[in-house]
Amino acid sequence: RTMYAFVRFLEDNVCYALPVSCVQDFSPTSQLDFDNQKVYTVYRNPEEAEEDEESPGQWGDRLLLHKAQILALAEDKTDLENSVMQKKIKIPKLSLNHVEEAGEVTDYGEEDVELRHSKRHDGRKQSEGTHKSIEAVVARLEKQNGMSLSNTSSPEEAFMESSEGMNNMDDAVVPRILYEELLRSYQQQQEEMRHIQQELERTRRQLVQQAKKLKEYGALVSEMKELRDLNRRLQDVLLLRLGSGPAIELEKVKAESIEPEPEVQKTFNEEANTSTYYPAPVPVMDKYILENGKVHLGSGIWVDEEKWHQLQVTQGDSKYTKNLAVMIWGTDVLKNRSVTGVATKKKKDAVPKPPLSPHKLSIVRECLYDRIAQETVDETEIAQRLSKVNKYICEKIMDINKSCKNEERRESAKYNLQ
DNA sequence: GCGTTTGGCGTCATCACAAG
DNA sequence: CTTGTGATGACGCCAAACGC
Repeated sequence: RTMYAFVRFLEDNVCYALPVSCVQDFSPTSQLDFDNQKVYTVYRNPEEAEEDEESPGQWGDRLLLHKAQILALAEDKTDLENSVMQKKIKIPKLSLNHVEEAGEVTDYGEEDVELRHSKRHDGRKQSEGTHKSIEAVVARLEKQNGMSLSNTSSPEEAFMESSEGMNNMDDAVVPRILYEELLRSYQQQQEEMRHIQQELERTRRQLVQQAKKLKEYGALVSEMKELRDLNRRLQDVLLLRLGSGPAIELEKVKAESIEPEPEVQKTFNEEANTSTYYPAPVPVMDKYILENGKVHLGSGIWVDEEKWHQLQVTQGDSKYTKNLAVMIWGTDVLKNRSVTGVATKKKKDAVPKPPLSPHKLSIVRECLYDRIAQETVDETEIAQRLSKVNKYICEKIMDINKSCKNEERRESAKYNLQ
């Protein structure tokens, strides 16, 4: 079997595979049996070697012999070329002695040398220093790509043109396979980039969604806090009204109060069932703070003390609620509001009137609760009477509007008379 | 069932006015 | 001038209708 050697001719840097028989004084026993730092004497064409063998007299003809370096050995020529194409083989530094012997003046030294390849013999740069070379190639490719784009021709065409020209050394050293491989990876990376951008867009949208949810959550939290606060105050009122056992009891209930709603229920029942006496109801005034002739109803709502006292003696839930509403909001505000802000569907041009503050409404409810609770302990009755608060206020608003309309009517009638 | 609106009725306060 | 009476308006309350 013939073995093949991948050789590099020193004179022109051209590389290709040749039968080992072309190498003078060389009969390797294995694929590793060669000195990659040695300069061999090689026939450039196999035919030359054959011819030489046939006519030994011509042996030593310097014209046919060339100095070359052996880079690899293999049993099959195709294998050898393929493996050289796929792998990257370092061009070993030639030993100084051999070079001197060969009389070859060279400056290869430490540097990796880019091989020049014939079209027939594509090769690869050696593995060491590949990065640097690849970078250079990529830079050139990009340059070519840019050129080709501007010329509205494909990169491949640009490559062909420049490689056919062959005048430019730089162009000549870009192997087509390498170019295509790089092009492929470039396209692949572009694809990946698109994927990443899509992913980014998706993530961005998700982020926006999350932000919205967070906002809603924040609103819910604040509403919950408000409800909790109201509940707490309700608890306080209940405890005061039910007449508080020891203060410790009250504190304990407060401390345990995580879910205020059931807590109230529990406290109420406990007190109602276990108390052997019903303490005198705490006067309403004890709860409401007096200051500068004003009464604090809670949450920063103050009403005139005199009016408050008058309110306390009014008869009936309806009047009480309506008067209190007027004290808190005033008729001017009330006439332009609705209780909940829901527009009527009776009219076509239903313009929803702004709602009354739920907070103030709850204050009204609380005041009425205090009042009712002095009359009865029946929970269902209290609940029933309290449920009418909105209705009363709505009525009040309507009554105010009625009187306003009447006034206008009278005014217009007066003008008509005049 | 609830909120809103319309409309009606009753009550109360106020006013005008006649009668004493 | 005082008093009784009717008219009037403001207000409170209620019912019904409507849409959700």
